Amino acid sequence: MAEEKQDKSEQFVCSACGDKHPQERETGCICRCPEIIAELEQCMPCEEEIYDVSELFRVLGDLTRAKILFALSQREMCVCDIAEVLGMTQSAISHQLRVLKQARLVRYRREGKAVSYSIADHHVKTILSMGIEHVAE
Amino acid sequence: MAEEKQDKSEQFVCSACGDKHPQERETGCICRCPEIIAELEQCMPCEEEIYDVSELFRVLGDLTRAKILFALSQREMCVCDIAEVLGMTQSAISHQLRVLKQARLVRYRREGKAVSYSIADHHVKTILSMGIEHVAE
DNA sequence: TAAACGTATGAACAGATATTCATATGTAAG
DNA sequence: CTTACATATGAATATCTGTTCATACGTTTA
Repeated sequence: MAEEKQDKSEQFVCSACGDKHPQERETGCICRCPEIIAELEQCMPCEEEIYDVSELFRVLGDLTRAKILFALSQREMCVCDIAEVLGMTQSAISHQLRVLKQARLVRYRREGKAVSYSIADHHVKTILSMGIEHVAE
Repeated sequence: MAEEKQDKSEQFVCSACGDKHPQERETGCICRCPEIIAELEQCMPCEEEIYDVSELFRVLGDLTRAKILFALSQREMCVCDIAEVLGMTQSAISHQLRVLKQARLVRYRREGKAVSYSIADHHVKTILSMGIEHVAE
């Protein structure tokens, strides 16, 4: 009976490769063939790599942090000056600098009582300006 | 008396410009001069522009959406195929595609019952690959 | 027209997160 | 050593956000 079912044209012409495939997809969707699904699954980056990328963008994707990075892309600054430029509290800035530090997007060094922050590397500047460019269209 | 106070070296040598400035900063920090603060405030992008940039990165900064964009950067795909490749439900993918649509990062077109999604423009691919490059180091 | 299928969406819930407040830490000056 | 100042941080809170579930919508086919 299972045989009969299979013989009774439980197949469809794949729109992607032109071949015929049995309807064995879990989702029920038959618009693409299983081979192509498998191929895509194969060429996807590994979980860790793709997580790191989304993590990078997540850190950039906050208004306060974006402002901080813009300011630091102009010049090295201490915490309270960043706070003044952005019109925010020292505590809020400090918390966000911690996030940026952990993501290795900024560097810091002590200068007496103050701590001076700066952009970690030119890569960060490049990604930032890519973002501006895209938004400006 | 206010005059006396000012005369009594209520000034400091600015480490940035070498000039002397009165201690009139609200935060109390005197590590940078007011002129430089003002200059930075001036060269900061307008609120709307910087918001749009952070918004762009915010949308990219989610694991599921990053995966979707990676998949779509390989080929145009329908919703249920994306769901299968990522091993997630159709609903979850559809909700995220809505976010990507609103951010104009993906395009879509009906193909019979199915809806095919694709990357909106090459700019998106570029930003994505910049992210990968940065993470790979 | 009814059934099947692919997709979209509203409500609900759990988990993440940004700011505030209070306070601790580290450094320099008196 | 005490005081002042710049920064860091833990706790609390309000807000945001991603997934699930149920269901509606739109298209095709019988």
